[in-house]
Amino acid sequence: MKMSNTQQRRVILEELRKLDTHPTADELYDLVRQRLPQISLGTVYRNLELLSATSQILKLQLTGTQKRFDGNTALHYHRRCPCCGRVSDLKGEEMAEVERVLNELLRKTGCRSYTLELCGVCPACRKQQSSSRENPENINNPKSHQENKNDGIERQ
Amino acid sequence: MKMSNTQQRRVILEELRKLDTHPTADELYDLVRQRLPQISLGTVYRNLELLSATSQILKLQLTGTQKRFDGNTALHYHRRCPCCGRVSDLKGEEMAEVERVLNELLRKTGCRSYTLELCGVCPACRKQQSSSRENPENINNPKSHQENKNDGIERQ
DNA sequence: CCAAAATTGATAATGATTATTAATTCTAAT
DNA sequence: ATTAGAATTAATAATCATTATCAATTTTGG
Ligand SMILES: [Mn+2]
Ligand SMILES: [Mn+2]
Ligand SMILES: [Zn+2]
Ligand SMILES: [Zn+2]
Repeated sequence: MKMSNTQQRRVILEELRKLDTHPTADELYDLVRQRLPQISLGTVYRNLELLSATSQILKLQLTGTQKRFDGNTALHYHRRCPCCGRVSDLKGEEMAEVERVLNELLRKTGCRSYTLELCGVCPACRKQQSSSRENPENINNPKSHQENKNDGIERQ
Repeated sequence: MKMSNTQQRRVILEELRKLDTHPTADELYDLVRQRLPQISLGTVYRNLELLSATSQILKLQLTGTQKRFDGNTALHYHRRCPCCGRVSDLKGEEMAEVERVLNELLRKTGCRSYTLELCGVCPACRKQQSSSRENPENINNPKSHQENKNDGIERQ
């Protein structure tokens, strides 16, 4: 069961690593197809599974129906934007804050690990929001911003 | 669109409220069928959807493939046990700790809300574990305890 | 009781993911 | 470079959870 180095696997990994958007398997399939037009969706799924099983990528089980994948294997956390639906990485000080606060929580509860998904306006939407003076309570009524990529996710 | 009071809906809600196990739709279906043998799975799904849309129950999107439902609508948090796979509520001091620590996190990150799933040994497994002196690092190798209800969930 | 509205059980359809398989590609050893 | 065996692929079928459809039944408010 030695992992061989196929063109398909290489391209899938390369394309995923170019992104910071946490694509679903079919989103990545569309990108990979631009370089390998005859690749099949099954191959993308199979390789994403293999790559995450060997810790070369992350498989994210965020809320919503589809799995998402991440070429960045460093420990980090994610925020889903209620405006555009995008999943973005927490950066710098925000990251450190999660670490600090959640480690404290693990210690006090005796738990081993956690899965955390924050919900907050992403940097891209923050800009627009401040200029367009929008109703801040349309959290459950997305589809407001231009490049709205929100899928039909219902949050708890 | 007034919600009528059907026997099916009443039984579904009653049975769900008896539990603290966060069943999936089909698990609840099996229970409800003991009282209403001719009910269909579609009816269970339809009512769970309606009941959660009207805030009479909670729909949980925990890791794993299936949705889970909760008759307890009070604000509270969940822990998945790496030994038995069960989802249990955090209680008392643990609850308060999550509140405190995560509110701090929201304030510092400017996020609106969060979805948190802790992973930690549940009270039931804790008892067994202390007596049976088991390898504490079989986190990714469940199927160790007797009443093992672990589904095939892969954690991040 | 009665008409309109809501719901049900049965079943089909959907969407995401996984399994199957014959054909192709990779690999490592000659 | 050749070659046998292992790994992988594209195509496709199958699976699993969930949602949609719809004629028949139940509930509701008058
Ligand atoms: Mn990421
Ligand atoms: Mn609960
Ligand atoms: Zn956004
Ligand atoms: Zn347990």
